[in-house]
Amino acid sequence: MPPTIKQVAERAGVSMSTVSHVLNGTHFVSPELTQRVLNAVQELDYRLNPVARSLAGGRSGVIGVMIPEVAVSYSGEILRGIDEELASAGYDLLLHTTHNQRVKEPVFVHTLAHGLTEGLLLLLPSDPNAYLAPLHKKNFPYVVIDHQGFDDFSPTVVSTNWRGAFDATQYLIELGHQRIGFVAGASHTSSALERLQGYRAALQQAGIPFDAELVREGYFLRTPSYEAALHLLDLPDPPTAIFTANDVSAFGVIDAIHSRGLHFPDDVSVIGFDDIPEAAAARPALTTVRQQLVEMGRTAVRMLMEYITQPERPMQRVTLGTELIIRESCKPPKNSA
Amino acid sequence: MPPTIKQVAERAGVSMSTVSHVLNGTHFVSPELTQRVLNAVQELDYRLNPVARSLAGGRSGVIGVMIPEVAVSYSGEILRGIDEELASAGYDLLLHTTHNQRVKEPVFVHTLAHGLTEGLLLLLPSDPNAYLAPLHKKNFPYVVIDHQGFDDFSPTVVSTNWRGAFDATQYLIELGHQRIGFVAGASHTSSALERLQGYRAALQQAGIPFDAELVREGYFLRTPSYEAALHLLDLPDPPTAIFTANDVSAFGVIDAIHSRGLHFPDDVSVIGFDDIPEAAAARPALTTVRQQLVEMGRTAVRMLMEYITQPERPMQRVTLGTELIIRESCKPPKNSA
DNA sequence: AATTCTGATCGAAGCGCTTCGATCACATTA
DNA sequence: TAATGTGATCGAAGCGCTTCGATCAGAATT
Repeated sequence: MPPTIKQVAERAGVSMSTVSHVLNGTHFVSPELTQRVLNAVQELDYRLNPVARSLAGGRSGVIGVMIPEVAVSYSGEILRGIDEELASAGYDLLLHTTHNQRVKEPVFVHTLAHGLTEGLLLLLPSDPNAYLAPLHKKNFPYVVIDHQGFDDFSPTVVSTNWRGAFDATQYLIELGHQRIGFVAGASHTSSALERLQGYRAALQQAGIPFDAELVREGYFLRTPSYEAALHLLDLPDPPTAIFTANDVSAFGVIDAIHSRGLHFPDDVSVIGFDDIPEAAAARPALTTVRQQLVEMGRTAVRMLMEYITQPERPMQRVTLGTELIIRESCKPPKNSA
Repeated sequence: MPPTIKQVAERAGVSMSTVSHVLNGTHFVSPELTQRVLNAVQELDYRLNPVARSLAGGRSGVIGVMIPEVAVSYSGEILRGIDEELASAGYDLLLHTTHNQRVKEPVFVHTLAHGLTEGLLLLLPSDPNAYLAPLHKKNFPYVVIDHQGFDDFSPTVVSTNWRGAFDATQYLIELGHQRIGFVAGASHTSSALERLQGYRAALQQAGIPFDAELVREGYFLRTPSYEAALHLLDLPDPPTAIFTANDVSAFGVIDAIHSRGLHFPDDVSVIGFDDIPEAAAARPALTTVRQQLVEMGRTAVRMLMEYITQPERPMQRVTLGTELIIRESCKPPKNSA
């Protein structure tokens, strides 16, 4: 069994509380005793037990992360940012995956907030209103990633979804497209809504009337997006370009284009959102709106650290910029060429 | 503050120990008291505090996972399997990423094993000999994923690396290739070694002499593999096909082929290993050896659960089969066509 | 020299739970 | 009826740590 603080105290000839103070810097301890404690720690190869520490009211060094799914690149990239930043802050990562089941969210948040964790990171929560208020009330540190507008007290980090969607749509318009489809994301997320609005705004600015026929929900998922695209492609006056709410959806749309025997990207252009690694790896490579995924994770962690160290710090919201990444999946429409 | 077991006990009119026994099933409690306890739990919305539970010597419901990196698809897929299986077993996941720094491994293992966790999953450890013996000695449950042969007491789950490499190489040979390059993995991993041996075995069986010139280390990474491939391509008698130790390396090789102005896959065939999602998404889609990544994660969790519930269970090693997935990245060599 | 103050160090309580041994009521046996 | 046995329930210790208030020696003050 590993040594305890008691053994360190005995070896150093001091009390447990002195050891604790040395280790935590919670109280001035004379250089001599400090040194004796440090020596004892070294000799015994002692490490603080995070569990006991946490129970006794100290820091546990663990941050809870709730994420809808691990394997999707989108989450994976954000998680990477979280993980890297957490590591450099000396924190561990307790992961909860909801597997996209929103009923699990309140349970997980409760467990995480009343357990080992010092703070919480919530990625793309689907029903935050249901459980965030109590957290906020008791001043428990948390940051929400990629969802906003559901309340006015939760710190968030998001992307310029509206702008990104606007840019993507505008790019398509500049290429000459007039019939532009949109495979939208799950409508309970703010990002899906904002992207839809950005799309509409770009259309409007170009004087292209909005056609509700051209918008179908793809829920950020490949198969539903495939089906949505099939529907769009089968329209009497089908789109010559399709903008999708994320890259995964874009791949579903491309599947649909192929399955209708059309040529991609010559017959139908596709533009995605996110710039997940697969977007660059695909051939033709996917033109898309880059979100700073890794940076979102990093930023969220940094914000969380600030809330942990300064509980009274006022709520803060960060918006990270998006960038249009032009690759090979968009061409001018055929008739205009 | 959330209710404690004491409050539950008071409300139910029983002792704390009775509540504990009801909740853990550690001792028979009369139906009447059981019911009273359950009611109190429900009324107070009580949940056991995992931290206190763990300190007091009970189950914490947390499994530690050490992983070299989160964002790589390979790890991500295995992590997904782990995560899913853990969730269905009611466990949480404490994640430690080494960021490929092997010095962190012993520290993490120590922290994880002496903290909250009931068991450990080690993905692709690079230096397991340095710290696994003590764990084994104290009978702490753990399972190693994708590394074997470093000792004779650690439970492992691995793939048929030799077989997979053999199949891949043989497929290339059947296509008519004679000059087959190999971009190897990091040589401190058993999988890299086994794949190399499978490659050599297939060559030998076909009567093709092994040429050390044709083997370069790519460390499972894209850029080093790119450089390794450049080297191979610049050989006086360059390979017409390249087998890589993993898919990520394959993409590096493809980059190199393009950068030398060659046509892929017509001039040089490429075959990978892993079958990460990007392999199927790429165009031309990557022919590769599929590992049951998700299943590896799941299997490891199941094994771990058995060790946790039955500490005396004998060491077990599981090998999962690989499968050649033929897509579009391999053609017969040009001169033979 | 006696008193007060200061600040480093210590002791002990307590965080929420598990678990061992004690207890106590009841049933069984002689 | 007294003695013994049985088994559900309880009490208390303890897991490893933090932290509050107490202590105690030395410095500063009169």
